[in-house]
Amino acid sequence: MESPDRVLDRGLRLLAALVQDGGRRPLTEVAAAIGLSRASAHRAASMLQGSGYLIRSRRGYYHAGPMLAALGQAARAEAVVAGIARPILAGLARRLGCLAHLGVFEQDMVTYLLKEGAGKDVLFTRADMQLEAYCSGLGKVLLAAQEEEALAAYLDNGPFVRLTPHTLVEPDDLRREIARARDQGFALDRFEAAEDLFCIAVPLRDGAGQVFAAVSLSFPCPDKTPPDWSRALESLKRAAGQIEERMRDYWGGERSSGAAP
Amino acid sequence: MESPDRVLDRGLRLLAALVQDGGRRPLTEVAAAIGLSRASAHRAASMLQGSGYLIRSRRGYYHAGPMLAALGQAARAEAVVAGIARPILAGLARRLGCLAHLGVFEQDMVTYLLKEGAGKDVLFTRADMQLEAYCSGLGKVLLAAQEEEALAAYLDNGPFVRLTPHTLVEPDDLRREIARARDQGFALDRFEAAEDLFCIAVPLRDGAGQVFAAVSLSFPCPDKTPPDWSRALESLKRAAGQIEERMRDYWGGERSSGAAP
DNA sequence: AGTCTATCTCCCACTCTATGAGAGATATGG
DNA sequence: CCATATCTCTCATAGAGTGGGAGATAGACT
Repeated sequence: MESPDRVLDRGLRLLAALVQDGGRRPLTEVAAAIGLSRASAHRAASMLQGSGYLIRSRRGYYHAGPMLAALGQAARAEAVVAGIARPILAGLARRLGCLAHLGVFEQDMVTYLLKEGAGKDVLFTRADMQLEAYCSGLGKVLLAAQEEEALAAYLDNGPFVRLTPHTLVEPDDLRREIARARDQGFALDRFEAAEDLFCIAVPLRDGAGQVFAAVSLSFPCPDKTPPDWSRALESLKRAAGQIEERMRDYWGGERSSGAAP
Repeated sequence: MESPDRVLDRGLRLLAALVQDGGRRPLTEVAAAIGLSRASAHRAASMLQGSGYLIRSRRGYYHAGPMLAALGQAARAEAVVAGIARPILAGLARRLGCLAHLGVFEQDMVTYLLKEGAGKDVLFTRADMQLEAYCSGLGKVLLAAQEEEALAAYLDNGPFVRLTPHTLVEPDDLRREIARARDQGFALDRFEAAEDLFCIAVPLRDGAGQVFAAVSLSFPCPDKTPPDWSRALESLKRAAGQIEERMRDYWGGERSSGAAP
């Protein structure tokens, strides 16, 4: 294997070598190290520079260019998982007739990266929005994944603002709820953020088992009665597993959950 | 122009198109949009996937891969400027017989990215170290570039720890010193961090004129007498200009400080 | 579970592109 | 200002990439 498009391969290898070298060695040396003739290396480097993948400081010395910085932004785990999860959550939301969210934990807040499902505007949330963590299913699942120390610091901010009669505002109540979420592997939002909104959430784990995001399903309940969420939870867990599975390649392929040195 | 290595060019264009699309459109569509035949697109995509630049979720849907994330790290402005500045500061330090530093402002602290010059171990600093900002030339130059609001918040942490008899520990004194640095365009450290160390520092500005880092020269003074720093300052300013000049390509090439459309 | 659509793989002859060595132009640094 | 090493340019040859089409297959929808 590894046969077709040798030019592309060589170009990418040169790019990686130059960038990871950090501009210490000149092009000639780096090129020789990966078995490229000088002329070919120069042609490739010029192309890479013209496309913005490299910049040149002195003669022979190249550094990572703005295009790599831009693509690097799109290659962050949050951006990638959003792209991967979008169709999965959209299908799930459509099938169950509810709203699906994907969010990450940032600075004690939940940042919503994705909002999929029919009637996207019936709910106050939107993509790229930040919301408090204590009153949503996503927030509680993400809080449950925090270090004990960080969680304690967060709870010290309480008592929290009461949004509905069901909102958990006392740190002790919230701590108990979060502990339960940690044990169960999922969290509920029983009308705690809005009076007519019921919500279930599960975490997403990376290759090392670390929680890096969470997904949730929100059910509008005009009659303020909890829906039957047991089947929906199974579907949500299956979707989460699918997302994790498809993120596997992203987490390096090497370091999985194995314990070998 | 735009002729050689068409495979590389096409591969890079496909990579950028797929990544920036965020995995919304399938490979076939994206390939057609940039004028690539299906077979060629598949070959290129397989190569990019094999090298870690792309990952595939479903059939036909590609996302940014781990290699892009890794190279994106190396493409951050701080990493690039360190690579570009290294030889320049090394030469300057060697010629003047002093130590040169490059640092950025992070969370009210100065992070040292570079330490060049003879006798690297005579000083306590090292690369990737974090130091307080109030007592160094770098720190004062970087503080001078902060928003008034952020600066006020920082000064509220004072009075600061007195490291030498010359250390400015009172917020008011420090505020005056930082205002002077802002006006002059450089800052001094008159034995404020160590009793036998004199230091000059100037900021580095990006394409929009924003300060994103700073460079400094440190002179060991066993006799505790200020050296003649006027000529050194000129050299340092020239070096800073050179670094800024060589970073120009990085800042997009388009938006410079010019006013013409 | 079954069906269907669209992606992917494979194939092969043609075309044209990349290759690499050498000599000369030109920066960069001392 | 000179020296060193990078870059550009040229060219003949090899051989690699191209793309159209047909068949395999995975993934989505019912």
